Amino acid sequence: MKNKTVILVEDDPDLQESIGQIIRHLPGLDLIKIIGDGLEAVKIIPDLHPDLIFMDINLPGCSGIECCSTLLAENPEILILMLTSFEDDDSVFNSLKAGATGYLIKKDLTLKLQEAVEDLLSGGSPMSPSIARRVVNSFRKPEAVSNQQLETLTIQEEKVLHLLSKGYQYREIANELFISIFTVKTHLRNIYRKLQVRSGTEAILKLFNKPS
Amino acid sequence: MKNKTVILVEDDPDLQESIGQIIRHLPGLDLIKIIGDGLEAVKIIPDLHPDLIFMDINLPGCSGIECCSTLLAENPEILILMLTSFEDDDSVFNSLKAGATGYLIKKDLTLKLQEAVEDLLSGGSPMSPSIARRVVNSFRKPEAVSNQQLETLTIQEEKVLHLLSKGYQYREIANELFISIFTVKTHLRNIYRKLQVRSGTEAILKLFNKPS
DNA sequence: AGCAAAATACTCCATTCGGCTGATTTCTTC
DNA sequence: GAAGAAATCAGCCGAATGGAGTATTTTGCT
Repeated sequence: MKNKTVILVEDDPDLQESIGQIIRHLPGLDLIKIIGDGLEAVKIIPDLHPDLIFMDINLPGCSGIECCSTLLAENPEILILMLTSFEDDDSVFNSLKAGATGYLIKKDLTLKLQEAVEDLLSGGSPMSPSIARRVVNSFRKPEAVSNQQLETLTIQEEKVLHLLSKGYQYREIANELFISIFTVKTHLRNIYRKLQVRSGTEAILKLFNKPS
Repeated sequence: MKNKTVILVEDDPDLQESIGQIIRHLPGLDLIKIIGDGLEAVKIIPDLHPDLIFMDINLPGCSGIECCSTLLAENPEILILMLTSFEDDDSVFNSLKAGATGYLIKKDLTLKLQEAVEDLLSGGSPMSPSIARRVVNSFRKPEAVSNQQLETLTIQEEKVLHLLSKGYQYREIANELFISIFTVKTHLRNIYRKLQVRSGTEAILKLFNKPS
């Protein structure tokens, strides 16, 4: 099988060297370019059509996260593995939103890089354990909302709220559930009281749990 | 170090046997109970205070996902690893929302279970590669919305939409931005046109990127 | 069987929302 | 400096929304 082409985007010369060496020693990979600047990366990478990019976050010119967005907008098939020492929520989730397929923190890089690459190429999303835990926990519904409040909603109330959260209007909810629009209103009144909100928009916020 | 106690929740007798055997052969684990029914699981597990639960989804009595919710509501520190053959989005994401810490599909169970357990216990979230990819991709913002549409919003339009997404009413947005309510309406009108939606609720859905 | 909760339905009323049309004033940008 | 985009403000209208009150039927559970 043909080797996969790899580009490393990293500005620290020491890390360029050390990570570059690691990559060069991995079987099946061709490190075709090392780039130290974000703007340069978005400029020249599209012409190099690599299979993989190993991307740092803290880059001069333009952050690695913005690079992801830009590069993937044109070449959605590129697999980007974030390789960084940041593990704050913003870095992690903005990277994933930008389209990164994996996220390794540098400290466990040496050991894991080979299997991360295999994982990437075989359809997975390699993440450092602590990152995976964060990502998974981000789905978890916090106590406060789901247990104290949402759970007091009755079956029908939940259905109504769910449809509302999909953008349905009262009339459409009524048709969907085979009840009258008045009943929908009654349910919503009770929902708003239970959730202590005053509009559908606020109720949806509680449902989606976006405290912001 | 003290062994970790494990409960297996699985209704298929064959799998009870085979998975049970695998667990018993893993070092550092004590398989203290095998349960074949969802309702029984939520009833007796709290008294057994296990460290880990390996949970099937398709159970009689009550689904493994509901079991997660219920059990974690009382004992949030339990680590639950979903062990199932389902890999549809609903199963995966509802499990994570319910609080599962890992998700393995049964076919690559034998090979991965040991390292999955180590991963779990050391703060990670083991997932089958295809599951991790799904989870990661769920963060990705679809082309259509973020690139073509959201980016065409002007500064002020984004501010208005942002406040709207926090549950503000027109009047409140106007006060917040020191503009008149008519201006807010104008911005909203342009936003709705650009996003091709017909209501604030739908606009928020696009913003939060919650398809369906 | 009987009670409590849930689900259903309706009316009245005030507010809000969204569509439509228009306008003036910056601010960029070429 | 002219063209165009962005931001501002305004009024009208009909539909949708939300609050309060009330009442009947159905369900769930003991």
